[in-house]
Amino acid sequence: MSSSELKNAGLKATLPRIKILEIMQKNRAGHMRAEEVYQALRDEGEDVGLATVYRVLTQFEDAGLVIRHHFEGGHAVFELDEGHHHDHLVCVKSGNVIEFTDPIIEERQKAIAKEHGFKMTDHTLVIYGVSAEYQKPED
Amino acid sequence: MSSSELKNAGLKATLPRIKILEIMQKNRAGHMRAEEVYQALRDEGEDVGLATVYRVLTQFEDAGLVIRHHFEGGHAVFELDEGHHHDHLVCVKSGNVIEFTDPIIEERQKAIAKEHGFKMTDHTLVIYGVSAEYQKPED
DNA sequence: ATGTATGCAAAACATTTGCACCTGG
DNA sequence: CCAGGTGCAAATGTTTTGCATACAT
Repeated sequence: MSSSELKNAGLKATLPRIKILEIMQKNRAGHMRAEEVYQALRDEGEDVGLATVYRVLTQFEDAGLVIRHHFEGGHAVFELDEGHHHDHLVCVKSGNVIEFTDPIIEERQKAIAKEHGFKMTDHTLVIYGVSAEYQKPED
Repeated sequence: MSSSELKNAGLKATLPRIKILEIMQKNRAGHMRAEEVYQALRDEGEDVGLATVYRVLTQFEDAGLVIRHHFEGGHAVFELDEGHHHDHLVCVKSGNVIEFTDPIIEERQKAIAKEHGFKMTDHTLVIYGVSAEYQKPED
């Protein structure tokens, strides 16, 4: 249940937090913007302010429950942190996203951070391309 | 000279464009925010508006002269496009950026795209971390 | 109870745009 | 000269914050 996950994370189990966590869990596949989470709440008839959505998502991020990504477009997107890091393969035609991890790349990233004296906190790798079904011969 | 580079790119060689290009070339090492470019102009006594800096940087991006990155922090940074791809190591404390390329990672990315039937068009890898000089012992 | 969380509105940023004026070719 | 470029200010879009009220423990 969501409320115990929240308490585990050191957060009081308030209604907005429970609802927002549930929405993130329901939308496990997608990366949501704060505004989209807010809309999803309203669609469920919940009266939660946008400011609260931002506050809660930030708390979730601090608690390690979600990851905030800064893709292009001047806004952040959030996804549930399911514990295992992954990278993204994005189809520029369809917008489809495939997740993957590659042990060799992970290894090299660690080595590179170390070489430069960095204590790595995070890393993101996005490969943009055209997926098989969208490759038209005439393109 | 900057003005011929601009004409090559199909842009009229106006004073703001020339100055902004020169600033980007002088700061070849760094990734600059629009605000920083604007400050650099003012430091040189040039009377260029911030809106123009944004407009010119966007034109430069369209013309392939600069690359716009969306790292953390809710703002974009721009760097000269020198034609060769590279990845980034970003210090989350200072905002410093180090560029690198790793042949093994490049190779793996190609392989992964291929495995998934993707025709790769682009890729970005950012490693976030704390650089040596910002690592406090007690942390 | 009581300290924390929330909602609302306003503020704070980053970026874009409308419009009258200026400038490069 | 004249289309396109620029400066300024106002508009936009996103995220944060101040403050009085509501809520979880």
